[in-house]
Amino acid sequence: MKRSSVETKAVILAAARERFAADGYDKATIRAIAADARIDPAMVMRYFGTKEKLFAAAAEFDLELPELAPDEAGAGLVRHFLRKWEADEGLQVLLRTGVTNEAAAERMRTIFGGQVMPLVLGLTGDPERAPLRASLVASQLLGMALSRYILKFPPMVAATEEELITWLSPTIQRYLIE
Amino acid sequence: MKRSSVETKAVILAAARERFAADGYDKATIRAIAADARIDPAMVMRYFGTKEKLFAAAAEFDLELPELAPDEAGAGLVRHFLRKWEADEGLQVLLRTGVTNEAAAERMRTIFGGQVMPLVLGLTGDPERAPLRASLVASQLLGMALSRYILKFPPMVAATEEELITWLSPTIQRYLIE
DNA sequence: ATTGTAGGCCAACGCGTGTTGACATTCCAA
DNA sequence: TTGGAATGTCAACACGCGTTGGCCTACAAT
Repeated sequence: MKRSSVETKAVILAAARERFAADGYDKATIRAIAADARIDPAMVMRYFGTKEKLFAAAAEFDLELPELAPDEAGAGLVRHFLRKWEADEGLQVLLRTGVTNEAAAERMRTIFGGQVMPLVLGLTGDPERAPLRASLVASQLLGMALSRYILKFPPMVAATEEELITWLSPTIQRYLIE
Repeated sequence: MKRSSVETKAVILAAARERFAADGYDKATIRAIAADARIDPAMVMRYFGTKEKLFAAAAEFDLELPELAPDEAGAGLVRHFLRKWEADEGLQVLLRTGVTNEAAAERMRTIFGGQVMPLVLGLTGDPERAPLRASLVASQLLGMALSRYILKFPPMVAATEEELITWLSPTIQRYLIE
């Protein structure tokens, strides 16, 4: 059977995102990704050139932060982050890989520095401490993702979205504004 | 030259802890560890049997939580965790590896579940939600370590111990008790 | 019907890995 | 002095990896 070029490329990319998200960069082998896509490993190279380039394509990601009213920014941000994590494998790909891979860590820094900081700047009249505030927000959001989705602490896994929002909102709100 | 058996074993273990802490399980090769210890790779196998067993020895870790007065528990816990992280490579070994390795993740769960939960139980009159409280504490502490020591967000790296304690204490205090 | 081309497969390469067994060296005890 | 553990080295193994180049195979235009 034969598929169109763009179709195949999309299938490979989808398989790559899944594998990178589940296993991280090193354990997600080209051969495994190719098997998932029901295709020869050589095709992956044909379409993406290199494992690193494939990863770069799979790790494409945008937080897409919405506009947030100042008094609901904490709750809104936690909710958005939770949903984004579950809907888009990109964040998981980056976190699983960024821990042992400097290039992925740099992407993380760029994403959170470049996207959360403006949010803080728009909400607080405290431009001097905005970078630290943004990092604190990132630390709590990433810590939650780490313990819920990666390390799978049972109480964090069992918690509902609303519970997590209730607990974390005041924290995020304080880091953002107070 | 010749060393005593226990001496050599200790040198290997120290090198292993450094490498596992810096690179994670997969990238820390037996050959690299052996080179650091100025010894043949075969010696590592002789003394530890297997890379997995060597890792198990290198990942030996105890949080050693102190007694904490209820009204200073948040600040005390943040301070203790920061110092523990910098003094003992065990936590870094576990975090770097736990993200892509189920066995290390399980160790993390055991350590935080088994050591933070009793602390919460001793501080709060809320046994029902103690597991969730402990996990929330873990999420913020690990999130801090992640962004400061692993992903190296510049503002988190630049922050002093006291600054971090000031910002994080209210969060931890609330997760613990309020 | 022929041919050109895009999509796909296969076998192999060089490399680094964990691991192993045979061999060398040092040291202590008899 | 000699023998035998204890300590250490060396070369090789089997394996899985990313990557490559040559070879099919189907389809569309001529």
